[in-house]
Amino acid sequence: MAASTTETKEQILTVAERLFAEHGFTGTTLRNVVSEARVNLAAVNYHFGSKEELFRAVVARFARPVVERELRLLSELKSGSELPSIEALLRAVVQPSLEILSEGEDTRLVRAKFMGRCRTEPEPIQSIAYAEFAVATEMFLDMFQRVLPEQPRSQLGWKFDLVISALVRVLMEAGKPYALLKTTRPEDIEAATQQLVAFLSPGMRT
Amino acid sequence: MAASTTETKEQILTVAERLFAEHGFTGTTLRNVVSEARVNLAAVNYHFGSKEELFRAVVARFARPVVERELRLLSELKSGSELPSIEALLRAVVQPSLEILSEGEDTRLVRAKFMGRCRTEPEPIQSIAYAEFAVATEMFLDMFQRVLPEQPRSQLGWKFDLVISALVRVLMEAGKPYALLKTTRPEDIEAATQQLVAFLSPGMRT
DNA sequence: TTTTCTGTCAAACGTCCGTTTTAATATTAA
DNA sequence: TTAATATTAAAACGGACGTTTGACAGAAAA
Repeated sequence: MAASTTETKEQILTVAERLFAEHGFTGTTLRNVVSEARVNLAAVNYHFGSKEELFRAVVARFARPVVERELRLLSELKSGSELPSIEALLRAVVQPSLEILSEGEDTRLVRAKFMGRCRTEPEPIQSIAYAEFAVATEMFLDMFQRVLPEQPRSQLGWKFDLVISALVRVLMEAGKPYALLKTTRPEDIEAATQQLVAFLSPGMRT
Repeated sequence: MAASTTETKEQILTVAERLFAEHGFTGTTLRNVVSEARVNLAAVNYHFGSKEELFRAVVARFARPVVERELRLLSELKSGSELPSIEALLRAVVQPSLEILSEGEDTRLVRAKFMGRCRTEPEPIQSIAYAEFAVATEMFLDMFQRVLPEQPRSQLGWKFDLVISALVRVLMEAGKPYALLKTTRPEDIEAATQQLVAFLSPGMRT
């Protein structure tokens, strides 16, 4: 046998992402993962070391591109001659996460759900995902502070937290009949982005 | 021994509520519960039947009073001569949940966290809590539809979902240093209620 | 070829899980 | 006091968990 190393690892990562998304960390067993991935049980510990490190690997694989895109959008906003609008800033927060939905074929809804799940896992699992986004979060908060200097930092703190909370909820509910995001067609994603930004921006401004 | 029946049951419910809140359903073991509650392992299955039915009992104990209060506030709004404002309606949604924080002594933050946890548990656990609130949710949605007749029902649907999402987030973060709700003093709760309503209402109106 | 390294596999490790059983004990009612 | 019932207690049930082991096969290097 001995299929290429990356093939087995990717297979495990993909299945684990879906099961973690659906059943959470403690609700997912390595035996379920390897059974669906059609690899041997020992392969997980061989390639990743432990269940928790497998989770870290799943988080890293999907979070890195999102954070990268967030920071790129943010630096574009910064390089402009004038301060961005609340709407533009919120769009930079929301768009990268929603756009991952237009990527894979059948994996996209899983991605969204996994990201949502990360934020609601009990500690210490939650911190693993939090750490990946911490830098971007802080930079966005700094930018909001510049755009809304009259609001105290603490207030912007909980408001931004609620913004992320709404984004995560949209991701987790994506695909359900009454959700904001019903399909993954690019025009639906764009429409949902606009509606979400419109829903959140007046509250940020208050 | 043989302490009064209700004493043992209440003891189990209280400890279980905290552990479920902190570690989720699958992350909580009955052995942890009975150890902290200082009762025998078999007592759980004797009094409640199973782990899942214990969870149901915890949900029912805290959800019933909240729903009752929600419906009372809602019927007060309905009995008025004119349609309520968005702010008044949102307050009726948010207030009962936030007010449970002013009840117990050390149990209040646990209550809040448990309610938040319920909403983020993987299925089929999530449905248990959802069922307790389903009737009130539907009635609130009907009322929003009457106040905002120009918005399609589907739009009100996801907006209301995001409102609950924000409420739950506030409850789960309560007590943390940068949270909206830092203490459980009545005046802090009232202030947080006002700020949350102010943050959400313009988005509902759009 | 021989050797070395990498990856796979079946099997087993010890531990903890939810639940059940069996016996003893306290409470209640006759 | 006695019989019936309700509750506690200790122990064990079978099963599932994450992890480790050691034998084995293919590829790469010598």
